[in-house]
Amino acid sequence: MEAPACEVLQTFYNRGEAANEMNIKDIAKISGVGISTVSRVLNNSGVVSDTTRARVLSVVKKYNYVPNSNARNLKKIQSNTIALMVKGISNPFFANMIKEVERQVHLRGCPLMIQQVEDGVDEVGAAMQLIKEKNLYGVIFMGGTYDHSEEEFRQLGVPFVLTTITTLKDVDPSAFSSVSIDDVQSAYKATSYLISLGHRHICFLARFPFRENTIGSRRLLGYKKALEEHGIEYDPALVEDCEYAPSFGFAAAKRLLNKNLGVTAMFAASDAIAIGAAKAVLSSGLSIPGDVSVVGFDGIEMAEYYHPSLDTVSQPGVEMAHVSVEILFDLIAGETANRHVVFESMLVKRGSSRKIN
Amino acid sequence: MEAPACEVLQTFYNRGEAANEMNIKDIAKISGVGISTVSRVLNNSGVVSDTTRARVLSVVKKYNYVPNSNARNLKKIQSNTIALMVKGISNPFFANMIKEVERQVHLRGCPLMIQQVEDGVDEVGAAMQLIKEKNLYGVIFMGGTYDHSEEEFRQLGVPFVLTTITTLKDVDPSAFSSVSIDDVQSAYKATSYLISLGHRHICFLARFPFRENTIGSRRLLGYKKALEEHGIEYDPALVEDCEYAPSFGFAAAKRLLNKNLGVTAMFAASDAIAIGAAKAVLSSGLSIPGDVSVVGFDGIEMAEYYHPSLDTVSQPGVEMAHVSVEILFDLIAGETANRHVVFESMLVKRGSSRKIN
DNA sequence: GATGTGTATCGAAACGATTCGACGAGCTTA
DNA sequence: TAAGCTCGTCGAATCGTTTCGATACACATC
Repeated sequence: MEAPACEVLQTFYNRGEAANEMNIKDIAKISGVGISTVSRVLNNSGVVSDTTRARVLSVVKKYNYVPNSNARNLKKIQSNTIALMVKGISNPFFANMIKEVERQVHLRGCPLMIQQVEDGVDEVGAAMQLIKEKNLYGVIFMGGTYDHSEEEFRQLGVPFVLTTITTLKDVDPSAFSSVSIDDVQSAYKATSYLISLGHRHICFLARFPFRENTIGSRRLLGYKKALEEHGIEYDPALVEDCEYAPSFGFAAAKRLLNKNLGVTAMFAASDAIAIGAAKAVLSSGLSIPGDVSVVGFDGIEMAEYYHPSLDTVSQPGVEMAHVSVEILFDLIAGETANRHVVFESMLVKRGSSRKIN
Repeated sequence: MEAPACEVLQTFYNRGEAANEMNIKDIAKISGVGISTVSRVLNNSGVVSDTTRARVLSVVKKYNYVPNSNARNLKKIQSNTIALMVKGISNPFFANMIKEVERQVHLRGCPLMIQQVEDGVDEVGAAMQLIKEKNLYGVIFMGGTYDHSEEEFRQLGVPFVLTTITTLKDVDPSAFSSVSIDDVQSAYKATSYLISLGHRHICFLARFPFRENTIGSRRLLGYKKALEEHGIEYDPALVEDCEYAPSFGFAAAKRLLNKNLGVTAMFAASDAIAIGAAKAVLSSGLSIPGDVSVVGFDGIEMAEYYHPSLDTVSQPGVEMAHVSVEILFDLIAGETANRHVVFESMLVKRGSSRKIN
């Protein structure tokens, strides 16, 4: 997939003029008012007579003046910037959520800073750095598993929300806000469904990093719980570790099929994995759902347009993103009670699973 | 897909302490040096004796001091922030590029601000606003069609790069840098391929907004050119307008199939469209490539794992993102020559097209 | 000893906003 | 008429940096 770069043009470039030449002082002088009056007009704070307000606004408009946010943030010791710390920007499920977060934050007039947290880096520490540096307004953490202590969160010093992040061990819920689904219950639901269709050899594909309490391990709990309740013995050989992307799902499913364990159903902890797994099944000459039933997780659009359309445990990603921003801005507005919103996941049946004998 | 929120907990929340209590003055005092010395140490500017440097750094580390970037940016009249203006964050092809942009920008120690530009808004104006407000370091524009004049670009006043944006009419290439592929040639390549396989009734699916010179219209040019060169008459009925998402591709392909025009091949201007179109074909009981050949555009992972794997015109998105950031930072570093890098697209044959009589 | 040349450091003056205490003009009220 | 109040406005101080001119010392040179 390497493609050579090809230089088509090499021409001279003249750096333009300074972007913003006007400052509040200039506006004040031109308007014939004091500096603080301009400030009050722009911030709708304090009293300003209507005529003065109109005069100032017309000058602001005429010169296309935009206040310098660095100066403002410096003085107020608080910027209006929101940061989004996210694991896996390119995962379609997150991409959709990010889109909504951006939309909602933007709607509230705040710029959004996005930082990707690679696996293994200390996301809260990274956020801490940004907060100190930029005097952020608030932070949304999205995706992953957090092992941070109550104290670490407390030290952030600005409002924050944990979205689709597995609940932390030993952290007082009053110390943070969160938006999530019940992963255990959701996986339980999907697995139970497959069992109800008569499946006994159901494999489970998810990511199991070294840490405890990850999304993968929580969904595994639900999977196990369903098996147990129906008297099916848990077989570790049916569980494959794989990252949340089609290529990994493909490889994992291939490995599973090669084990010849008589698998009749596959449950993947993400649609991306499910799509890869489905491909492995189909390209092995097996059919879905004829030979193998497949159920994914997330509810991304691509799963619906796969052929066959894939069953999935759908999360209301857009709503979750929306609520995350709402909670964050409530906290910023002074709300003191942390909230924990747990959304309901939905088992969407599209025909990639079928009843067997 | 509506899911009801469920409040699980409502508990008290205590806003933490101010995030950053230390400033450069404190560090100077504690270190027993002057303010400017601390500044010089932190910025590696000017001369500082090794012993002083070590002493200051130890204090900085001890108190976990992070300089306030608002103050720095204010003084320097330049922040180190890069902004990415992007159309369609959730398009998997862009999502992948965004990921790389973030990685590369972050690697260079700069925060990244992302702003989504909805269809129809003035992206350059929005960037202008941000630049004035934040004294940005540079801007990357990604995706879409820009109708802005040379003057408008010149006014931005900071380095910028246009990535995967259709070339502008009447704008001197020396006024901007760009990273792209040759859309006309790429579409020509795909269409020619289908023609070489014997197809005569090839439909084309893309987005054609009101504006001229969009990605869709440029790819249409390539499509037409191929038809013309092979003496096939262009039939507007074979061209469908549809947005870059599976659902729209699905609907468009359905419309086409219902026209009964004897279509044997579909060329979509994006893989997302192609996946939707393929679904329409398959769910109509037709086979791919048996009855209809399908070729997409972009080279997203999902297209490879579709069943059948979809042929596509692949763009080296990650490299393009990488080079965009490189060019941007070259410009920031003082490079005065604008560059226009045109990447080579690649026709990837995976078996969703076949030779016909 | 007067002068020149580095080297390491210092402090004051910005940068462009917000905000608080002050103030003048125009009222009412005693 | 003086005192008290309100309304609208003003300017100085401040936020935490960077940076430039000044300075202080050590040492070499004449």
